[in-house]
Amino acid sequence: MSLDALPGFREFYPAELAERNFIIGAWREVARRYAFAEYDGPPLEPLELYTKKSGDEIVGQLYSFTDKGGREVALRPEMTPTLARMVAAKANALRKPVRWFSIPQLFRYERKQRGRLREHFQLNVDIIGEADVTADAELLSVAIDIMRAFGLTSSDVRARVSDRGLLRGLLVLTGITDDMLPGVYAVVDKMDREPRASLETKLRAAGLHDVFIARVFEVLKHPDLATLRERYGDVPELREDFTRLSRYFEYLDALGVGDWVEFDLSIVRGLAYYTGIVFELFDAKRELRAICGGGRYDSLLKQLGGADLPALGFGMGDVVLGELLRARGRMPEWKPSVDVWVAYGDAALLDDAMRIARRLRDQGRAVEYASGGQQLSRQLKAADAAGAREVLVLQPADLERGEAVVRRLADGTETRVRLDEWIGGR
RNA sequence: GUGACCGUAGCUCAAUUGGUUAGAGCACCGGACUGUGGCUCCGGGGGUUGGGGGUUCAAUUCCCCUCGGUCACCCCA
Repeated sequence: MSLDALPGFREFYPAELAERNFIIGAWREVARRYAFAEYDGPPLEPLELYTKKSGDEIVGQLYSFTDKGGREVALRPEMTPTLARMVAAKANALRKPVRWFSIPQLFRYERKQRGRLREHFQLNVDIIGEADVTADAELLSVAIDIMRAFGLTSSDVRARVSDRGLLRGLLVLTGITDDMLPGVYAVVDKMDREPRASLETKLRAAGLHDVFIARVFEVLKHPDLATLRERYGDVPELREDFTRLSRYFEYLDALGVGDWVEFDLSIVRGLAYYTGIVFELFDAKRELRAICGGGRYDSLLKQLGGADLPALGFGMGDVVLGELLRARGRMPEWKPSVDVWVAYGDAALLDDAMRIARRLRDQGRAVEYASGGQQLSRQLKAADAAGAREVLVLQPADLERGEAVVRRLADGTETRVRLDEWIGGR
């Protein structure tokens, strides 16, 4: 019988947990700088929370089961339904815009592969109750500033931005109707990854006639914003979209992140509920999966049975990000750390070592000492292995005078100190 | 869910066409070393060769099944 961890679930040894904490620490710090407040919800939710509403993408991969009370439940695969419920419950009482973030552990029942497990930690940052594009700029700025907090630059990571509103507007111009849009979006998402023939097949399956298919390809031939504006800027139905995007890029510049961002109409994002500007963060070398993705989902909260508030947000997982940080040398190497190792030259001094350890710990120092009666050389060796910065060496004769020797392990220098002063003054 | 490739110690690897008791480095523990760590030398623990079955006098090696891993697809956080 194998008692290994379940497939897709991680065990965090100290070195790995240090990495996870490093990532989560940076997430919290940047979110704090943007004045977002942290919240959390239950890791286990009623299955219905995820199956009832559309979100078909997720349903097939739910980590769900029947609990002992006969309830159909699921480990949370995403945070948004929980967030929607929490906001709805106090919608009128909350100051708008709501600026919240959370770092839930999320679960999916699917096959493990690179950058994708059955469990991960994901930063969720959301702004609720703000329809203006300023919020879109603010949101992307958070994501990019997190990259900067890790020491990554705009040549390590790129943000690609699109606008579902503009894309929809362009497609509607070609005569495509709203019921065809989901199928078209799915194809747009794969535009540069699949041959045209298979894309056409899928468009036909989505109910498009050949004449529409040709128009779709025509619209998407030039996905950059300048060309689009040149060709479609005068179309009245699209004027608002172009204005919104202009302001968006203007604000991103003002927030100091403009040079990380490029427009690409073919960015769609898989989730069907996005309604406006969407974005993804990628490593510039395109070796990894998306680091982060998000956008505006103005009608989702209402669909989820919550408040009718405009909203936008992004998710950023720890798995791909961790891979990127390691690959770019931005993940600090964990090493054990002890402030003071108390060593004793005579086994009879163990009690004294303990008393001194206690006083040092009261001062907030990380203190360790050897168990009974090891020879001094062994204690020093152990102190070194434990990553101790200083060793306090106790000897019977010194101790009688209230003194001890402090050895700095980095360079071996030793100082004779008065114990009370040395402990008390720290 | 589909397909391809790969499984030898905690890690990285070795083991002659199938041939003795499956080895080495690193790591870990201990000794040399009872007033001082890193270096060195010596020693130790640790393997059902992922598991099961088959072929054979003999299987880490060949075959089948299974489990696990990696990658891609699907999908996407």
